[in-house]
Amino acid sequence: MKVSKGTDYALHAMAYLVSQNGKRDKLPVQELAGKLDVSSTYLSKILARLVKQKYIVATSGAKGGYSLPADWEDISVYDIIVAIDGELTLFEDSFNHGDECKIQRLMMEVEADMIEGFKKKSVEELI
Amino acid sequence: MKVSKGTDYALHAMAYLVSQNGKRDKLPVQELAGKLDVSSTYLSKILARLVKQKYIVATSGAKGGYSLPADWEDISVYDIIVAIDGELTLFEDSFNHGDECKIQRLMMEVEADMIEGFKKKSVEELI
DNA sequence: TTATTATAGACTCATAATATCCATAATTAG
DNA sequence: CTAATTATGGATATTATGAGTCTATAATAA
Repeated sequence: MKVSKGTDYALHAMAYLVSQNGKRDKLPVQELAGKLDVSSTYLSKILARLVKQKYIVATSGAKGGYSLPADWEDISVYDIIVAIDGELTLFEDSFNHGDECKIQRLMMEVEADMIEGFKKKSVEELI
Repeated sequence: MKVSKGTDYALHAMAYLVSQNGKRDKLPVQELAGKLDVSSTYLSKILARLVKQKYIVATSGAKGGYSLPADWEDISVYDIIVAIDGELTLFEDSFNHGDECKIQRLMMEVEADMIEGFKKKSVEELI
């Protein structure tokens, strides 16, 4: 029952991008990877998923790197988690007994609260 | 980010035991496994952990089986989850930057809410 | 053109969840 | 006492997934 390490990296990378916003233009993966103490090739892979969802912007070539998009303040922690780990579900009932299952329902309640908790946190608040 | 299938089995087994409480004395694993459509040897293994925590009582021998302990109404969904999956944590920060890490703190908040959600649900409410 | 930077795919490795099988211990019925 | 029934524990197999590496390719600035 854990958020993946990949999401951990992604959140910290986002936090670093946010912290450097306005000061620096683009941050190359090398630098981010150095900060996070992870290989740059692996971090690239993770960040590529954020790029695909437009939560960060990638610029190839010399002096390129990653930067925040215009609407970055709307991005939530939930968005990042889903981009990396996929849709967030606590439970998949092994038994196909319909909606009347109380266990299933309880899990979905707790899950909904958790999702709310992550949605109401903007990445802006991570620094 | 999921509760294990083992916990799913355990919760459903508990729910069935609760539902039969008062009506039937002891339920052999064969019967429970039949209900849950899982092999009885595997379910045994899972239920053994509940026995160890005294969330259910096992009786060997003919006419034996599993039953609820005297204080079964105090058992929460949280108890069952922890008995099977171990202590429930959403996040283990890969980076050892102390308590001041906002990401870590956010995760722990959401985690605490989730734990609360599971703790306040008694197994009695599962049926 | 060359150096720099991101992207994409194939691949490996370790670990954990899921599960089976069998031998053993406990208990009851007859 | 014996036989049948039931749970427990250990060894093992299988599979899925997360974590990470490596390399080739594409894009861009100087």
